[in-house]
Amino acid sequence: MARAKSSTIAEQLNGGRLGLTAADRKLSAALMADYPVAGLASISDFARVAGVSTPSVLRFAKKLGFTGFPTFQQALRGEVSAQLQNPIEKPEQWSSKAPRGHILNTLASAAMENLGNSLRHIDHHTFDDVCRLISDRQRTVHIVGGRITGHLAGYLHTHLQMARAGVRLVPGSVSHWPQHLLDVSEEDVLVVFDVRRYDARVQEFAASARQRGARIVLITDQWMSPVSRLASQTLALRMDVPSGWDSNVVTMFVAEAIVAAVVNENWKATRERIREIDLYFEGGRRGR
Amino acid sequence: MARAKSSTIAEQLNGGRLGLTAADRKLSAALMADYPVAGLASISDFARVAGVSTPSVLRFAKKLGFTGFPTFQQALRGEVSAQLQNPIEKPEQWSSKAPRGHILNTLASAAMENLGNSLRHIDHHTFDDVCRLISDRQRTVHIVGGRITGHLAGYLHTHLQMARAGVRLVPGSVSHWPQHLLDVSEEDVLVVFDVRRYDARVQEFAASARQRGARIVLITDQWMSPVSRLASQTLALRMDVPSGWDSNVVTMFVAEAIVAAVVNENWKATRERIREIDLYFEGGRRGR
DNA sequence: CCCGCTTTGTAACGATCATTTCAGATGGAC
DNA sequence: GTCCATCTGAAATGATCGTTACAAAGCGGG
Repeated sequence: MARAKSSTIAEQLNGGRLGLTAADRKLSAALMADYPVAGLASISDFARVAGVSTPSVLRFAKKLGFTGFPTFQQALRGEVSAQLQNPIEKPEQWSSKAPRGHILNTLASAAMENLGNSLRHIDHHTFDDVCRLISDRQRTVHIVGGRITGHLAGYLHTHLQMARAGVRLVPGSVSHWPQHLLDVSEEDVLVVFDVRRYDARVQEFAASARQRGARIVLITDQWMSPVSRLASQTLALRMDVPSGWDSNVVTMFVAEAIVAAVVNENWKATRERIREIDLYFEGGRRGR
Repeated sequence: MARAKSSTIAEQLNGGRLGLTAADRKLSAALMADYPVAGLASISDFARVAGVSTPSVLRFAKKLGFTGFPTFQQALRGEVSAQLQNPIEKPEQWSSKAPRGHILNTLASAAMENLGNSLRHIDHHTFDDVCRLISDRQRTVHIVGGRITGHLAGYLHTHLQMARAGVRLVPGSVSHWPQHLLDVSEEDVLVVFDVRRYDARVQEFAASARQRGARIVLITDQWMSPVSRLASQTLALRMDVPSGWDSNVVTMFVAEAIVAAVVNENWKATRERIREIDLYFEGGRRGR
């Protein structure tokens, strides 16, 4: 019976040297999701969490080279014990599963680089100004995006709505834009997402809003949408990735950061607002 | 479920506020000698290691405020889990303009940590399987998400459409779902985004699709949507941030990675497709 | 489309575990 | 030295767990 070659079960699983079946992978994922504690519960609990049957867990343990589930657990306990003695060496020994050169790794390092570069180039005063503008309850906030960035606009909209009233998403279909424009009044804020392949329609909309007296906040890429000429604040992000398209990971990050900042600004009110929203969402509550 | 007064069992024991008997002290010592792993074995093992009888262990657990030994173990597991999550304090000195402690930096290190942790836990075989499924031109790909993740679903949809035909976004309004369900046929793929505050409707939709013979690919968080039981592939991501909400930066990353992988699979065809799409987008071309 | 293989879950079993009961042990007070 | 209160462990219990056997389901190759 194969005694474990790797020192930890995690390594063995990550190594991919064992032919893992679908059930095995579910178990592996569940175990990794809360490693190694997930495997320290009873076999039936572990099976339930992973969504497989108990025998599958047993086969899993045997495939890893153990004689039974208790033996498997014993090994896990040993790992916990070892890990807790010297918590310092942890980051090193666990490295990404995907082999070097795997697309996940390539893109991940690109994403990290983008995030770092973007932060380096964003003036945090500008960022704070943006957040202050958006936090201002006196102003209605309008959000607009293009074909791709429209989804980010929607994401920002959904979250901002939880933080404050008076947030409006400019709909995706251009035909509704004229009516929407009428709602834009002086002192309002228009958040524009516009990245490469800059959308002429978005630009026109921004120009019109500007004429009606709205302040424009622009979130764009390093090549700068022409909307920047209209904007009172511009956040230029890096979104280079080796994949044919630009990456909006950083855009998403900034959207979330804005939300977090706005929420921070007035946490009490937001909390109350969320509570109320929750009341209307009676269904579909779950999760620990 | 009786909850401990102190945050950890160790604190309670060291506090000395409980009248410990001789057997209790033996147990306490044994537990501390290999904390908390010693307490994770079976009650009889623990008793043997401490040199006491099993009932003494039980009384010990009850004295600590638990209803029984399993409850006690559960608490210990919780502590291990918490302890193993924290001690990663790795964000290097990447010089950002924003001052240390600025929300941008706080969130950025959280985002990087999430990305790292997610990569560490994703089985890249699973990821490859997902991409292979989605690349399969024989299968129609359906994408669905909840209130928040719907935007991610939309983002993925828009991009996948550029890569291949037969990609359908399940609309946001639940009332249209029944009709859409009819379009789901055997051998199709349903990509489900479902993160905490798991959406019961999404779950129902996935169940119905499953019954119609579709393969389910789930993108969820580390706490695992219940949809995972229906899914043939599950990608569990980390999305913890210190901001009241979970972060979908990593979700966005994975969506983009999937697109990149699918495009890679058949770059020629995709390129041709994009060229054609561009022909229909005569307006709004600009950029570098 | 049918066949074989592999994978998976259901159901039964035996084993271990967690718990209770109760009798013996311990230790201090008088 | 005796008594009582408390603590402790042996033994018995019911419950749960881990394991096995087997049948159904899924998946590829002919």
